[in-house]
Amino acid sequence: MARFYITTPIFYVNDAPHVGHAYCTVNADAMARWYRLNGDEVKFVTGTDEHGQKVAEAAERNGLAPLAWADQTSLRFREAWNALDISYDDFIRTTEPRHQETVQKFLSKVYENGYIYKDVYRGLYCVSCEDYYTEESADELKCPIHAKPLTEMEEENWFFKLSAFEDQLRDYYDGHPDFVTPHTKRNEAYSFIKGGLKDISITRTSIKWGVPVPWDDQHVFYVWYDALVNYLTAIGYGREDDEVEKWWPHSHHLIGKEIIRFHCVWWPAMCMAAGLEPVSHVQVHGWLLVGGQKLSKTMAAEGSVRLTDIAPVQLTTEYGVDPIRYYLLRETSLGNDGDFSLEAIIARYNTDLANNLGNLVARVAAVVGSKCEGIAPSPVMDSSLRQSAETAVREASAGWNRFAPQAGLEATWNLIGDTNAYLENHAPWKMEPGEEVAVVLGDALEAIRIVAVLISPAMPSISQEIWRRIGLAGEVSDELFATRTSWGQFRGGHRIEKGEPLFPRITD
RNA sequence: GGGGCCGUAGCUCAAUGGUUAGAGCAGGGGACUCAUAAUCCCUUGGUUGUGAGUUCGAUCCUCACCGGCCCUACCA
Repeated sequence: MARFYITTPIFYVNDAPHVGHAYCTVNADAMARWYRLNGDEVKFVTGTDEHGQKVAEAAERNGLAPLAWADQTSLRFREAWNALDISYDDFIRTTEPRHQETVQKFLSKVYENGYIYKDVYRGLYCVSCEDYYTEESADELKCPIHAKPLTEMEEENWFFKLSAFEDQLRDYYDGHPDFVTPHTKRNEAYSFIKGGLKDISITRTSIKWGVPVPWDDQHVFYVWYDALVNYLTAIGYGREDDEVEKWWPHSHHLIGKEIIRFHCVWWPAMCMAAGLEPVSHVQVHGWLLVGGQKLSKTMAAEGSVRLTDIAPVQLTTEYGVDPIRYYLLRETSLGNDGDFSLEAIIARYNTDLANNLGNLVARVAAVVGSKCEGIAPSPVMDSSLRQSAETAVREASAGWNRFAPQAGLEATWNLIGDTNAYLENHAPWKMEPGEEVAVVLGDALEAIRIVAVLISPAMPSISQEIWRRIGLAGEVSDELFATRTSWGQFRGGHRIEKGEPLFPRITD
């Protein structure tokens, strides 16, 4: 059986969940649902990153112990994911004992393999930021944020011998052309490697809020090294329930473009250092950008319209879970940046969901009501709609399989459009009740049934609701995609429910 | 400062070293009235950021410039 292991980054708990987090997580969720629908064994993991200085500071500001603060914020992420119908199989918190154990096992392995050594880190330190800057990033030795002079500081640190992996990384990239997608992002990572790699400091003595270094109790691991290892925590690396062999060869990380370096350079090198194959695939996504205006007051703090001001839960409350999922998946292609706006959400909702999909389901149900006494007819095998359906199924599959939910949904909407056109061309509402009407409506119902399957990774609830209204039993996902989407399975004879509009138009 | 990405129709985005650069939305015209005033058909609209170069031919390759953005020790 094929397997699919997909992860989101674990999210840093100094910040509340916002639309950017949701964008990444919804995409990962849809991919997980897609592969489950295809019968693959799927593991979908997300979580929260809870160590590091910023978390400790955020906790202090809020008068809490770091763990208490992390508990609180981590919960908010899980609430957000519940609101968005995220079907994660595991949720990693880096403060969990299992994670600490895996981090220590993994990095001890790297240490034993001789890729970690002790040295003095010298850097330019900004007292206000409590952070180091490189000479390159600090203009004239001043902090880029505070414009104050930086002071030379020294700290004894453990270092990871990243420089030893330049050739291996290049070879790995050469041998795995699709290691990082899209290719523009791959090239970015690759050219960074070609530019030369420096060893990196991976521990801290200045803070205590982290995973202790097992061979030196004065140090904790720098938060990124702790965090990256979560992808192995979830599959039990170094612990009794170790399932690395089973899942790691099928691993996919979905990440934002700003953390390419960590995931596409450091992380594969760390895996190599531990004697492990790198993650098999990294899918990079872009950022949602807020055009800068027209966010309603309830959505954004006055004056500042930043993506981070928009809480996912507010969006699902206002527009519904599935419409927001649809918007996030459909509006921008994964890998590029996209615009985020409420206008665009409403436009997608009204045109794609209300006018095209919702209205299609409603008009078919209505004509079945008036011409067939509400009893569903069956499709015919040589329907002209069949080819549209088969094309949509093929193209949607291709889209989902290449991490392009946008393309998968676009192909699906072609079938919706063709079905609306098919109805116009045959005008069953003008016909006398009888065989001719039955054929047209049976075909339309079959197309709707297939649409329900095709949208299920994106809009699981709506998918199931359509399934139910056209009188089908069980869950959409009870059978595999390939079985479900072959033409001619719809069997009439039962009652069709018209029901309330699936997507009431937003008229505001 | 160094490295990199992007700039295509009013808007959001596709596409390819080669016939008239595509789609959705918005705009215009028509049809229909089963349906959530939804749907269907037709249609306006681009010197593909600017300037050079390579080429028989460039939106796609090279260089420069302009504009936006990302990374450069902890924001998806």
